[in-house]
Amino acid sequence: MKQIINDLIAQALCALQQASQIPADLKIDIQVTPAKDASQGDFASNVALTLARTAGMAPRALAAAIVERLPADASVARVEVAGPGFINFFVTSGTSQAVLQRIREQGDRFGASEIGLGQKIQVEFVSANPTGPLHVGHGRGAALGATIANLLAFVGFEVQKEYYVNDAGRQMHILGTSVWLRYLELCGETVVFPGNGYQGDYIWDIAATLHRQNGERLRRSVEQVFSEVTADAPAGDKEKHIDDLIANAQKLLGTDDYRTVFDLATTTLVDVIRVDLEAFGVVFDRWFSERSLADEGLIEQAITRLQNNGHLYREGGALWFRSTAFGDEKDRVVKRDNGQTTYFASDIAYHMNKFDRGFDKVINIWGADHHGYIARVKASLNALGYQPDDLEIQLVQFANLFENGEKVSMSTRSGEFVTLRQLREDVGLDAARFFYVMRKAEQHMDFDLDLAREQSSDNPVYYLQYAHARICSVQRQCAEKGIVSDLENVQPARLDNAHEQALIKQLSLFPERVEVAALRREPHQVVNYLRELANLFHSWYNAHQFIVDDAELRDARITLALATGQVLRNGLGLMGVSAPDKM
RNA sequence: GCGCUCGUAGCUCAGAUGGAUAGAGUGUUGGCCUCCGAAGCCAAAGGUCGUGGGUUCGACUCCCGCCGAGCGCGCCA
Repeated sequence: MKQIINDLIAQALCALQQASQIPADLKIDIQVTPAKDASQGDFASNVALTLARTAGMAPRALAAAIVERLPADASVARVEVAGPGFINFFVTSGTSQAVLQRIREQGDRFGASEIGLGQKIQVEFVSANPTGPLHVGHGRGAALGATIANLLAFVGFEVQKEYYVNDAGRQMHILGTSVWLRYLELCGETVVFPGNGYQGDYIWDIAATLHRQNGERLRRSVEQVFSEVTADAPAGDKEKHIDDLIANAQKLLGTDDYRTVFDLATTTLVDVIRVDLEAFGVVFDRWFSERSLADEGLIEQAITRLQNNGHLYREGGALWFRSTAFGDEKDRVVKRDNGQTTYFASDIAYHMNKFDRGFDKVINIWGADHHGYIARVKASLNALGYQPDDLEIQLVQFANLFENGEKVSMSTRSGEFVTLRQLREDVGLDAARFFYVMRKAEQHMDFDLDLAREQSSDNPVYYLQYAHARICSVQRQCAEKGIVSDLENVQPARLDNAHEQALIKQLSLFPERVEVAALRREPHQVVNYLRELANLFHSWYNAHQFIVDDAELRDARITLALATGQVLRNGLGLMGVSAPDKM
């Protein structure tokens, strides 16, 4: 419908140009938006206002001229010039009611489109270090990423969801060593656990597995393990302390056995994370290992390419990438003076690999604390000859958890945090998913645990689910009363009151809102849309009886109710929230 | 100090590319169930859009300064 109006205006402007009433070289940009108020019709355009200056006409006069030249169209009932020069379009009721038939035909696919057809897009999200179970801080990225991926797939993109597993690097060595120390304790050694080690209970679980699988084979004496180790804080240096312990572990266990411990810790935690995410309704297409980048020589390959392109230089024994040449605020080290490549080097190789896999667009969903990396990663893509704009970083602000009106504080290292699993078991999957995507990603968000937990009208997710359950209930009522509806030959013209008109219009706007939400990566748009939809439905429900004696009217109303239920299902489905038949 | 993300009703938040009277939920106040689910509906009250300038027919939106919040500024990952 929007497109039709757009075309009509374009034709009118064209006619005006031919009549030389407006300049022929006028740059035309037509905007048509759904009207915000029924008194302003169904759609409105501000062309007359935007064009007024360059056309050299007063906005209202231009609007009138456009309206005069507007070709007739069966779907447009009436056109008005209003306010400072808006053109309001009133659509014929038959036209808007056609959406009911479309919803019936398309069902679960209503709202889907093909605007992304033929384009491969990757969404990488969560990608938390596998050093512990996911906590509530990861939940927002998980919910947003999954919903954005659903939206993109719904509008036709070929979407791949990826999790980047940071299975290399110091944090993982700390993890492995933490497990081994707990294992030694299980063997009967008395260990003073490092303050910087991972202290969560899950470390004990992995250590127990290690003990079960290897017996005492990996046991070493505490004297050996702690020999020549820098003292721990507060007297010593907690960083050096843990690094020394790692070095001793590698020396005492040897390459293969150290790897056994390390790999057990990693794979166990990746499994824990995967299971947690699946229970959260988030399934990844690929788990990409950071270690594989080095194993397959991709890091060296990336560095070589940068070198060949003349973007590297050596200074102080290290190899630097001149990222400042591409807008970064300082140059970055890719290979340290000890020969080890940096995390950033892995990142370069990883992103190079992403684009080499043929994605037209790559979306990274990052926590806001990583914003400092945007410039350097884009700089590296630039230097490698890729289009940096094809990488899109969606930052997600932290969600503060509130309980009893107080902020819940957390720390991964100390093992004091609310896990994603606990949250889900506490407030339920639907409320958890819904709350995370309710606000736009850039907005700092307060997650009210008490509210999410509440099974009452205060909880916004129930408002939508209740509307759906009510619709299903109407169906049940019909069945109980033995009413059989003829939905093939409904008379939508019978839906003529203001509530019904408003509801029908809202239903017709769903595809557009989905499109906007997908293209702008803004799931909260769907939430807001569904809230409006549910509100219109509830109002209608309260004002009118559906199951009436007049069969024709009854069928028409049931058709509208079912269409509303369908759209609620489709919208909630995109967010991974269920649409219950009863509650 | 520099950079990023923000600042909208008592509280939690919507308001894309500048457009009509700045909206919702919650809370407060007052109404609505002999009727398909009251986890609902209707109404009222509630705002110098952090602040001071600027750009123009028009600014919550764009530009500059200031105030406040969160987060970043390693040869860590």
